[in-house]
Amino acid sequence: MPEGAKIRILAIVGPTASGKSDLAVRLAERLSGEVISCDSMQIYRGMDIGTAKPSAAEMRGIPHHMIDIAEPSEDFSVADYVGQAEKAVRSILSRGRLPIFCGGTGFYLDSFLRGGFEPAETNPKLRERLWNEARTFGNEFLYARLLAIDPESAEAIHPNNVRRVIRALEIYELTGKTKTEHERLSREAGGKYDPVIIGLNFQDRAELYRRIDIRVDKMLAEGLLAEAERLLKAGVFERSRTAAQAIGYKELLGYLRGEVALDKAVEMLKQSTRRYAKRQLTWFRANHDINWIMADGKTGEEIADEATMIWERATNADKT
RNA sequence: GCCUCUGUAGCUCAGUUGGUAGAGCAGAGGACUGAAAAUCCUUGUGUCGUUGGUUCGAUUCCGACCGGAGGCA
Repeated sequence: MPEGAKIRILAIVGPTASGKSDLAVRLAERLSGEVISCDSMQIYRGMDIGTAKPSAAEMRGIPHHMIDIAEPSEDFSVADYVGQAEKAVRSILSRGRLPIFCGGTGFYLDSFLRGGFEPAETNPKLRERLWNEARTFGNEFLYARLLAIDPESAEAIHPNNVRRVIRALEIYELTGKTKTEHERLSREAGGKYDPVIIGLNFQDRAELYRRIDIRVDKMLAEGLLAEAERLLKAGVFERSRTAAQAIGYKELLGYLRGEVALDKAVEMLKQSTRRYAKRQLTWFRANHDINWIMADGKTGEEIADEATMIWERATNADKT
């Protein structure tokens, strides 16, 4: 029974501000689980308000993993995430509890579930060099090179998406394998988990956007500006490639430097968040294994009931 | 009260020497295998303020009216 050998886990996904964290804690209480954050920014220490990390009160005693595991000054990547999440899952299982992934970084979750990360490190110097080539000779120049060595992956990447083109070239230079070959090996390795994925969303997009506005205002009231200023002074935005991308800080930088009015900066921040939510939805909608719950007008308790039913239906189907 | 300017896509505006229109932004959709809260792609029909008139035909010309801005009293 090769299918039965896979390990059943639970995952909660959805756009930002859809209520994932609350649902995760409720389900952890009901199903005897522990939460594994699946968020590319909650990773970093000191970035608390802007990344909407659940507070101790909100965690209600449920252990949360993959939060505060890196300094904002260090770079962190999917590979780091997958490796460490693997350890977290093993320790949760060893305690006889259920791992519950919760977060909006679909790329991290999918990478974890896919498993089989073939070795192919990154090389900042190489990336820098390729960037310079793109800048001086144009995007098409780099793209032409990829087209020559790996036409299959080139076809799937737009020439203007220089970041992707560079990564594909980087894989080739570092491993001697094309990106296409590299991904084929990764796919063959296969994943060892059998997830039940629950997606949280709203029938009415405007409702999600209203929640985002409210949440941003709340972050500001809780001291987001001071947090951003602290990170700015600590030099995070110069030293890190990844943490500096977080929404909520970079939009306020203009204000902190006295370049734009506060209300303008806040408007930008809300807009960035809406666009982010939209991209998250695009990612998750492509995954047809997600069991969607439409949260419009429902209480946390009602949503948890619905989620519990989805979980039970899936696990009962297992036994027959 | 009079004079001038102005009213075109959610917003800011362009344009049509009369044959029912187009940019930027916003919005929407999509892609995504080691930077992913990032990166990239696609996508613009709207009573051209209302109403009469001239005309084969008006958003475009003329009149009136209704908004808005400014000036003179």
